[in-house]
Amino acid sequence: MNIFDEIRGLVIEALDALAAEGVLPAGLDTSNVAVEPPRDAAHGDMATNAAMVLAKPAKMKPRDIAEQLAGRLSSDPRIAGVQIAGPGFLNISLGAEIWEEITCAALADPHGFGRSAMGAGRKVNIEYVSANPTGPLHVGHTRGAVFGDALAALLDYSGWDVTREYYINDGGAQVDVLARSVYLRYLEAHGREVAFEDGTYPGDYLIDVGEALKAKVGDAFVDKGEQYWLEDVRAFATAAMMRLIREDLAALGVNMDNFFSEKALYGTGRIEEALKTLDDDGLIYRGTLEPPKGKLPEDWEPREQTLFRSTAHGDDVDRPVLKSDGSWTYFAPDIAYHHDKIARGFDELIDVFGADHGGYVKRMKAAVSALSKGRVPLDVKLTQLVKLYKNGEPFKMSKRAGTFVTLRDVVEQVGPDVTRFHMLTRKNDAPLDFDFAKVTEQSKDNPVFYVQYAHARIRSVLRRAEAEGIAPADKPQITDPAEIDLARKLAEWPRLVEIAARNHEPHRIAFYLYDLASALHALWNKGNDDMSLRFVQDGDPGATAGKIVLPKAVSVVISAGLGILGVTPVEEMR
RNA sequence: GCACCUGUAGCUCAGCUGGAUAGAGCGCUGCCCUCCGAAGGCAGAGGCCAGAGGUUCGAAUCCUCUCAGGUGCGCCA
Repeated sequence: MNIFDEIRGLVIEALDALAAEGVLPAGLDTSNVAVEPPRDAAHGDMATNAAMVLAKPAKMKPRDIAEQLAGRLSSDPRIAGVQIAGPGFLNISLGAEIWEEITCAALADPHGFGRSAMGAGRKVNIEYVSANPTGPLHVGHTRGAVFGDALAALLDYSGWDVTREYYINDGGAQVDVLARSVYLRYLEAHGREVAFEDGTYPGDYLIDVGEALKAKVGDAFVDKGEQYWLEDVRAFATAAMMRLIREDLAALGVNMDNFFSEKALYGTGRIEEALKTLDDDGLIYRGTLEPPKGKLPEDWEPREQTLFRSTAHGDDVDRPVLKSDGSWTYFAPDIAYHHDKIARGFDELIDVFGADHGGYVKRMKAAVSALSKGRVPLDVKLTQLVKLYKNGEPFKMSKRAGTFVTLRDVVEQVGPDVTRFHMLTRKNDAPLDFDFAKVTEQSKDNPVFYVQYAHARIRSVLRRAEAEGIAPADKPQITDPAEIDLARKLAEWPRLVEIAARNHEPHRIAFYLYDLASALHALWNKGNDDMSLRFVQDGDPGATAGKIVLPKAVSVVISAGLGILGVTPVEEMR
């Protein structure tokens, strides 16, 4: 139950009635009429800009419209008062019983409160992580994983039919490098001295893979040319890496619905098919690209290539799909991959990339636009860098020095819940500080703790009430301004979820939960000064039953919100 | 040179399809525990929202330009 939508409905009804009476012109566009929580609580419970938005098209003064509208609205039984303020705002006060109504609605349907039908069952594919299968996931991947997973849960909660997907880049040169690196470890396992040159992966995590390869094939590949073993070792190594990556993701609580292999596209004609779709629209041609302006690459020479006319769909330059040796560029199979997503019937696509792939966004959007003839929107979300700290000191990562921090390191040190919540306390496109000490600190400057603490406090109260045989009443008691503040925040939840889902911004959930927790803590502390505001009223089971309804509803919303973020609410702090 | 992201309090950051006096945490100042968990709360100080134009009844938000930081820029993925 989204109270803002309901009141907006009343406003629109009133506007229609005024139009029917001839007070307003007929056929006004009311799509910009908004009903929002006011910045200042002194302005009532909600505010609408209707009079100001409609003033120009109606050729009337805002205050005249406002007065007419106010007259209409104030006759509604749910509305306690309407005031005209400022340039033409309508400040609406609701009857006190509305908060009890909303609180009851949350408790009556804990699973449904905040869920919406805005997705209308549309199929959305969210591609995230998609790290190269050449090693364990690191912190950067962790942020993408958490973001993508929370976004998926958010859209699922908001009525979309969500598929979580991982694109395995197992078709390019980097998996050959992996194979050669594993081969070196394999030789090591056979007691050979090997040297890891530039262009190989020296990581220890490949030692086991080399051993495993030895166990599987014995010495069959020793002293053999690459042509005898490369393909087999590559398949063996990528499979091992993907097992590793799946375990990493599982440790973080991320479970994909689908893993899509790039390599599986090769030799099936699907890349050719995707490119033919573009070619049929005249979007593939042979041509020569201009060199980038400014600094000219040293080895630049004009070269004719097979190009995708991505500029026809908003890109800055056309993009090559074939290398000069005739093999595909990375872009070509990715076009085919997105072609496949479209063919699978997705109505919307979302790609989550690291910020270093920002240059790839326009061409990918162009490809999807061209392949779907503009039908399927693609939103690309970039996740910025994670800056690591240990006790306030920057923690420098270096793959070469072996000091790079893996997803597993992070999860093992601070746990999946803290990792996930903290990764969502920033917008995806803002850099994020992650301090191993601070994120586990139990104080109010740690939002993870702060929200969990609010939940634990409520559970503590409910346990106590339950121990005394007191169940929440049917009719909650929400009368004090402090209680109403909390209920008002609670009532914002469905609206907040919609905004977050519409903008693909799960971090809003985290910030909301912080605010909700803050309102809870504030009321709790008022109970210290004013005994009548305590949830548990000693010696008065009837009053307690009425008082615990609101906090219970708050705990329901905190659970739901944390659920979207993939964080488990705690029953008590330890 | 071009594209994308970022620029909001001393620090780290929120800010909804443009709305009223721009918010939070940290830090600083002063308060609140005989009382459901003070692991918390209340109050105060602190802002030319990078800068300049423009659109609008109204701009941190939209447009243009400038400045600063980050990322990327034809056969890497």
